[in-house]
Amino acid sequence: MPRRPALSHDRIIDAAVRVADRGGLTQVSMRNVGKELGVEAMSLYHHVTGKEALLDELVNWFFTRIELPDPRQPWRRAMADRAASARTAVSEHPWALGLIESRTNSVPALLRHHDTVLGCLRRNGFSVALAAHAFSAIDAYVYGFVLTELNLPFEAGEGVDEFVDQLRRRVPLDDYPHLAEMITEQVVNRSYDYADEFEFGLDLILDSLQARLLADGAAE
Amino acid sequence: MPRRPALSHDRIIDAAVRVADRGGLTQVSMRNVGKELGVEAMSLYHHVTGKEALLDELVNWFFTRIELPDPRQPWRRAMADRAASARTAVSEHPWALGLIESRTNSVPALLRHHDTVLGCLRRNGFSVALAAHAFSAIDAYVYGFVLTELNLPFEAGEGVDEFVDQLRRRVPLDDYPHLAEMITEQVVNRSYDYADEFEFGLDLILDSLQARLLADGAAE
DNA sequence: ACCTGAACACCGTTCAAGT
DNA sequence: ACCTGAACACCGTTCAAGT
Repeated sequence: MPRRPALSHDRIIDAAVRVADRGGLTQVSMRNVGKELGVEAMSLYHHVTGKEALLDELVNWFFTRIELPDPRQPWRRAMADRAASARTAVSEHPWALGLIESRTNSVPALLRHHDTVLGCLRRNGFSVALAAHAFSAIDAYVYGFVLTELNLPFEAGEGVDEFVDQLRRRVPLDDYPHLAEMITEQVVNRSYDYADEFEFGLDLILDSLQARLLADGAAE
Repeated sequence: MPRRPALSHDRIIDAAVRVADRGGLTQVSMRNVGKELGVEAMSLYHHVTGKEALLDELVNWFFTRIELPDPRQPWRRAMADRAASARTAVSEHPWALGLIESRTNSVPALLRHHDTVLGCLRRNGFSVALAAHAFSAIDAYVYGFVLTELNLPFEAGEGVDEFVDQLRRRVPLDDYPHLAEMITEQVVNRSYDYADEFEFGLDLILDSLQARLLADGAAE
């Protein structure tokens, strides 16, 4: 009678996700994942080819977290919802960004995703070419935004004040007049929230796409 | 009489860049950087605090590679040039993307950069708020585009054919009809080049920004 | 079939020792 | 001042051995 459930493919991936969520990508070692399951590292090799394969599966797991666009929604709403879902997925599992680099090969969940998004656009009057443009632009923006958001030297919310204090102590702000102007404006005007930037930038792209879509329709 | 120049801060960073360019971020170890300089790993600690500090300096080195926007250019041209420069910098040193995640603290070259960009926008009639929006959107797009470009499962140029062949062998393309449609269109129409997507998406953002800028001006 | 101990070739880092 | 050898606590992975 085993005290803990037997090892399995899925249990290993779940354990790896827990380790990554807790301590970041650097903590994901075969030894640590084994420890998470109360097992020696070597046991994992009976269920997983190796560490590279495990990381590939982590990427796939991550893409299953992003909601597929709802085919019944109008395209603009569907794209905005998908972007929001991708964004929350990355902020809950920021280690995914570090993995995505050069690891998109053989990620089934990603293919499923791409196909559904393209279908949504095509069904809404996008030409193949415009759908490709739209997909590329939206995807780049969403990933890039989360990447830059992760890099903000302060945490979301009220950390801005402490950040400004720290910065003032370390950096001669007089050397960066425009940065200083923006920071003081942000601090004075407490309504600023970097998270709002996400929708603003996305709307820039969606507005232009809408215009291109109408122009295409008029040209036919 | 030393056969090779003495170790120094800058020589260590240059060596680390060479190692990263050659073998990616995983190859950047204190031992390998030492080997690149014909020196034991332990010698590096006399010039660099440790590996984390070395990686911080690599990020800073990377940002010095991106051209600052030319203050004499109109804003749209300046932003497009900067975006192109950032893009080529990342494709020459793709390891930088993996580093940028949560390492933006204390990167002087990045502050210089941000300030110059903001200055360019402000001088061209952007309000502080619109300049912040513009900066955030463009930056996110540029990084995100290169990130997704790195993930393309084929190399730039003629690799598309081989990729389609490979994909056909591994994946049931019938399950992904819209993906199949796009791929066949791309292969039939040989003029497709993913690199063209970069400018198209950037123009989507810049077009909308221009419209917002005009609306702001009209409102005053 | 499933798990493990010992071993190998790697890491980053410290510290006492050499020149 | 600058470099190093040995040591420590980590990696991923193999392989023969245990149940």
